[in-house]
Amino acid sequence: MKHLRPGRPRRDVDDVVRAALVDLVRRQGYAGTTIDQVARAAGVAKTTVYRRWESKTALALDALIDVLGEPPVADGPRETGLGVAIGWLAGRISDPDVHHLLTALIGEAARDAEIRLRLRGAIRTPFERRTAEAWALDPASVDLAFDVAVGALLHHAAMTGRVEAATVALISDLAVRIASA
Amino acid sequence: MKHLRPGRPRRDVDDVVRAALVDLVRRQGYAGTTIDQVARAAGVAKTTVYRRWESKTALALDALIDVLGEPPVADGPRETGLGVAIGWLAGRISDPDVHHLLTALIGEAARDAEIRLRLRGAIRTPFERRTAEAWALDPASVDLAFDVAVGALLHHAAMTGRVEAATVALISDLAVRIASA
Amino acid sequence: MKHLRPGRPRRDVDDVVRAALVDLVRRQGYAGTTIDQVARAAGVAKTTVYRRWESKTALALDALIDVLGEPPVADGPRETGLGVAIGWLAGRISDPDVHHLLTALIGEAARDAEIRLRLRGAIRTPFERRTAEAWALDPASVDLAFDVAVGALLHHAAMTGRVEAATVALISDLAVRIASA
Amino acid sequence: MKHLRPGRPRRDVDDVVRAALVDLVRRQGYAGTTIDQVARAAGVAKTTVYRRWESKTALALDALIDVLGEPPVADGPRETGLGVAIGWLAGRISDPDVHHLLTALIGEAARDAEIRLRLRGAIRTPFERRTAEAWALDPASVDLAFDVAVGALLHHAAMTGRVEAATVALISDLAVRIASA
DNA sequence: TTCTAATCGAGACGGTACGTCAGGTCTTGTT
DNA sequence: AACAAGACCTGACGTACCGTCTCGATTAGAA
Repeated sequence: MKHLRPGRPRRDVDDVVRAALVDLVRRQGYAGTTIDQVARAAGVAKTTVYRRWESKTALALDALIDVLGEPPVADGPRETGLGVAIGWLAGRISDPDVHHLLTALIGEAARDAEIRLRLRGAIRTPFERRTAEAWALDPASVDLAFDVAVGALLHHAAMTGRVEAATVALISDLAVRIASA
Repeated sequence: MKHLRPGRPRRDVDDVVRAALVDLVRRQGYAGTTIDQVARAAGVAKTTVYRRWESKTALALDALIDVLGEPPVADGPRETGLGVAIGWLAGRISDPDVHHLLTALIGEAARDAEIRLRLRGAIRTPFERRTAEAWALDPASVDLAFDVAVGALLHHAAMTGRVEAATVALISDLAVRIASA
Repeated sequence: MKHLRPGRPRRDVDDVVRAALVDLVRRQGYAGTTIDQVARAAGVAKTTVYRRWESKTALALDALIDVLGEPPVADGPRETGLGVAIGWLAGRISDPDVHHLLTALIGEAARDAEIRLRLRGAIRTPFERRTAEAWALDPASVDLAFDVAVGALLHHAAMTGRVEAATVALISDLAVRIASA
Repeated sequence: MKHLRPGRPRRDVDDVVRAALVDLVRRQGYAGTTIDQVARAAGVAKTTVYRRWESKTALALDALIDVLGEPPVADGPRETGLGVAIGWLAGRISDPDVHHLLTALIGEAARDAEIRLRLRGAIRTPFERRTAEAWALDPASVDLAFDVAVGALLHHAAMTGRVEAATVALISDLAVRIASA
């Protein structure tokens, strides 16, 4: 019993399409990347892309979640564990694939509450819930730490074009102190 | 001798056009705002806009600088003066007009080094120079403080849609401490 | 022994599908009618349609033949018999179902010799053969009479949207005189 | 005083675009001809085509009128004059460019009263008015003659793919006799 | 007063991407 | 085998926006 739905099953190409988008965005930027190009690079028809994602934005959001990955399991003592979690987040954001997509999506989120909520629910909410629960932290502090870590690094990346390891470490430490406060 | 150049002098409409852009962006978002709309709202022809600004991005950057305004003069003792300067910056970013435009421009900066430099030169560089000179601060610390203040607030705004006064105060304090370190 | 071929026998749905096409074409025109719609209206899957007809055009041609019907048997004296035969043809063409389908198929025939031949073989050839044989008429005259009767009525229908009985009678008479010449 | 309307004057490309359509339809058929192809062949952007004609159909109708040309001036005695007029019409329809376009448009007219009226007003109405007035003929007779001449030739062309001079002559004579009746 | 040169409004233009739609094919599990 | 369901590829559609261009009409200072 494999398929519950009738009809021809979908090709298993979601990963390929997401990867194609990420690859093209890395080389051409988000606005310079076409759904036609993504489809061609993924070896798929444009209609197949639109059957799965309702718009370029929805696909990009999905690809971002994919490329971001899962945070490490939160255990160990508070200082170490928090450092690991926030360090992981900061490291992911210094990945160009992540911050290019994230920056582009934040631009779209500015005018669309729906995107804003989906972006938040996909990244900020789960990270915060997990972290706050693991070490019984004040949610407001974790909120602030998240905004500082992600926002500062993203802005640094946007202004200078890259993110040095030293900056990542500096801001991680700062965020850890905020969250622990 | 009134005009330095021969020919018909330009209409004095720069402010009107900038204001029209800001107004439309507030209501429709940046991407949803057309240069045609801006021109019509400003009572001006599209060619008149493009004679003054080479692109939509250039106009938006100019409008941002305009709506951002000038930082307060940096004087007084270190603690007070720095607090005033950073507080002013944070306050400006909590203005929707400012963070909508800034977010949109950061999105464009991600894929265009030229825009990145102009954005940086228009906002970050002058603020930092002025601040660092006034109280003989370490430029690296001021850099970090700027990234934290602007980045964190911008990201907070993008994720929640608005910025509360308490958050502004919290992050301002944080940035002041970083800059003073 | 019921079935000659192995496997599941075909559902007897040819008539239903043809009728669904005719009905939809009457209401939406030929180009505005989708094979998906036809299948749904006939309570059948699209694959079932394409198993029986190789294309939308082939189905439409088949439906046209069906809705056109069989000419009356050619007997009786020359004048009467010819009048009956041509009168029947003219009457059929004044049926909107017939002239809508026929006009659409003629449009396709213009760019495809294959369709041209099948359309001709399905309508013109059998009618002419039968008529010419029954009363030993000159084939060229019958050709001309056919073109005049069908062409004039079809064009009249296309230009005015309907065909009055008087026009049918007028053109029938004309065609009979031509065929008898 | 050349231009009454403000703004950049339109490029004078209507003829080129029409000619491009006619040429492509001759080689690829109507349905096989793309607006993109027409635009490229005419050295024009697709948007420019859509600025002038609201649809492919409207362009084709305009091109048909153009390629059809003007009937000869109606003078001389009745027999000769009518023969010239109808002969001209029959000759034009035997031109593949004319009957391909006309057949395609009649196909669209079947489901769109608007097109039907425009097609009629562009071809049938002016021809009939001119002819009926010149020799004081019964409008109903001219109607019938028109339907017979155009319809029969068009149908003959659709069924056989071409039109012989003898057929043109035969049908012209027939139509002249009908109109004179 | 006429000339010169740059501006203006209006709107057409080329280009490129968007998201949609229909025809016809293919791939499942089911009858 | 045929069937229902529905995904798939292809290719065209008509729309939208960017930034450029070409007009005639202004509006100054210079000749």
